[in-house]
Amino acid sequence: MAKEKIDFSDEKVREAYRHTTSHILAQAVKRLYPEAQLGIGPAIEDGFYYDFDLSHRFTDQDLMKLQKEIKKIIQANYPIEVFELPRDEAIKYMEDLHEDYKVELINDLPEGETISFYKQGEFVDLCKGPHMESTGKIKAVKLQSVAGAYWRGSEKNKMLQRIYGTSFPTQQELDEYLKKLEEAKKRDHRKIGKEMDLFALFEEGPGFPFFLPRGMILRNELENFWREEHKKRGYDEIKTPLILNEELWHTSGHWDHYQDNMYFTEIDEGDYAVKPMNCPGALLTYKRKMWSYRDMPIKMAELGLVHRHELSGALHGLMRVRSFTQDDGHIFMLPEQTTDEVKKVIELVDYIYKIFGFEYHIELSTMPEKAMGTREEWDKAELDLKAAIEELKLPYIINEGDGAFYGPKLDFHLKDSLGRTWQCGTIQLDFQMPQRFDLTYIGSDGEKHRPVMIHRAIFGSLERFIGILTEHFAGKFPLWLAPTQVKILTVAEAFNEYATDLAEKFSDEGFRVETDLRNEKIGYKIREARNARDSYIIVIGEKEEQSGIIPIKSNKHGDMGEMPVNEFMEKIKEEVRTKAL
RNA sequence: GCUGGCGUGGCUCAACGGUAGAGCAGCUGAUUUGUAAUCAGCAGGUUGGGGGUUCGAUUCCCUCCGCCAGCUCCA
Repeated sequence: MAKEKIDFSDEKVREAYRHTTSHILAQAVKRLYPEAQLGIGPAIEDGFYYDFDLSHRFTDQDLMKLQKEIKKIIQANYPIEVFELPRDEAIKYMEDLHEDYKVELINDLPEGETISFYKQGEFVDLCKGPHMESTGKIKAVKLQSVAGAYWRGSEKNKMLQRIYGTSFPTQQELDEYLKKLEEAKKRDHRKIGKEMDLFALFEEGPGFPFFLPRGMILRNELENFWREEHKKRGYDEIKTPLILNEELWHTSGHWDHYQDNMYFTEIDEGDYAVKPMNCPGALLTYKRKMWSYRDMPIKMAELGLVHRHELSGALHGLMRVRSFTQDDGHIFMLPEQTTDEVKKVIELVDYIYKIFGFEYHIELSTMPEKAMGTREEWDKAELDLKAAIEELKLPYIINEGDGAFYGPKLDFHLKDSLGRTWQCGTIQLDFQMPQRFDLTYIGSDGEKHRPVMIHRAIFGSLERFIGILTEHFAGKFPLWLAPTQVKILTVAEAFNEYATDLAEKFSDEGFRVETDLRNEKIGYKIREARNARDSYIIVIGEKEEQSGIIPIKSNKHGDMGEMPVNEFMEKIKEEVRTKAL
């Protein structure tokens, strides 16, 4: 029999392959734990999962046993056959098997349709397919982990046990994938942040990150860059207080819609709240005086520190914290300016992300359950956002019901080292706050009118953005961001004076330079400088002192040969100026 | 918050019912060195907090806190 090749680059094939693997896992579980009830078991981006309701808790050893059983099922090479039943019979069939979750799923399917099942050996599962033609088609399987997951994704439902796994057409591809995962873990910003001494989290403040001196260098560079770009585009920077009275949060709607995530405090027997968002401060800033239609759009930028009570289990390094600085911006404008202004922000996001070499995807998030305002207002806002993004011809996906409580939004998502995506940039359209705060401007007709408002962030939060940056570059930041740009090492103490003078030269030219004059072997100093991910390493000995020519080692490009000091300085000046990657 | 796992000196880990041990980092001294770890010595821990079982707990149990994975949520 000719061995047919599985085309794993085809997403459909990959999905069928992983989906079939998940059925095999379910079959193995049913063999070892017949009392287990089946949830759902789809293919996901890099593998698959299957949910089970079972009082026995799966352990790592259980996963090994299941893996063995999976092997048996593959070796048996059961043909996978599809058959259909009318809805009533399908329900009865699953009831007889005591598959309560499957019964619930069928009940939710439209009436009048026949229900398809897939059968392999003794195992049958409700499924719309497609699948591989037999279990023997699956070659390399790895069960990776077990975790809890709510039935149908709702915390109101029972928590099931979810087994994650992946599969590939060859053992080699599986091994490569697992190796890639291991490599990715080395880029984890929590690990690199510790190694490079950039930031820290302590038990004394779960979710409240500390920025250390070297991390502050990076952060300040980002902020400087951000300020420059916003000034160019007509934003005025403001700073609003962390704590404002409770009344304000009633007006803004946060008290009704966001209370669970807020911290409260008391001052002189008055009730106050710590801001979870910057917008009310910006709104007060707007309201301090009268505006004319000629002033529009008014763009206020704020690096605003906000505090949000996130669930303890959701905290994750710098990616999800309880206090963070949003690179916020609030744009007040005439209704007819909306699409244009949204487009400008999208272009700014794209411009800035490209500087870091990020790829991203955009989501349009629509009206949530807990929302202010009417359906009509939301429809209008959603249409405005759509118009902007479609005029720019950018691809996007729709994230139903995930908007902010005051308006729909366009979200920009970036990937971390393990491929998990994090929302960073956001553009939110808001018809609600201007009403609630009774914002007005005087139109050309001399009458008062209501402005429209955009809330937007580019980085999203400095913290999350720095986390993503760290993983993206594995700590080897572009020169303009690197905490240590030049590290000068001496071969022996005799050259310390020359090295110190050289360092001063770099420092005078505005570079972040450090020397290592310790009485250590050169190999040891190089090793430390490399581990610290210093951008450029220069070794100074007799030859260098005599010639004025220095050998350059880059953390990104390796050994770069020798060049005169001035030439090297010009080169890296240019590298900083262009923000080269 | 939920499910499961984990918590030993600054870091990475060992010991596992008989009152903790290594490497790295740190400090001191020697070495003055040419491209990823020079040698020696010293110091550092009431084993996350509290409670219980036991003659005895880092080890077993309970509880709280924190961390990790996932769910939920979100910048």
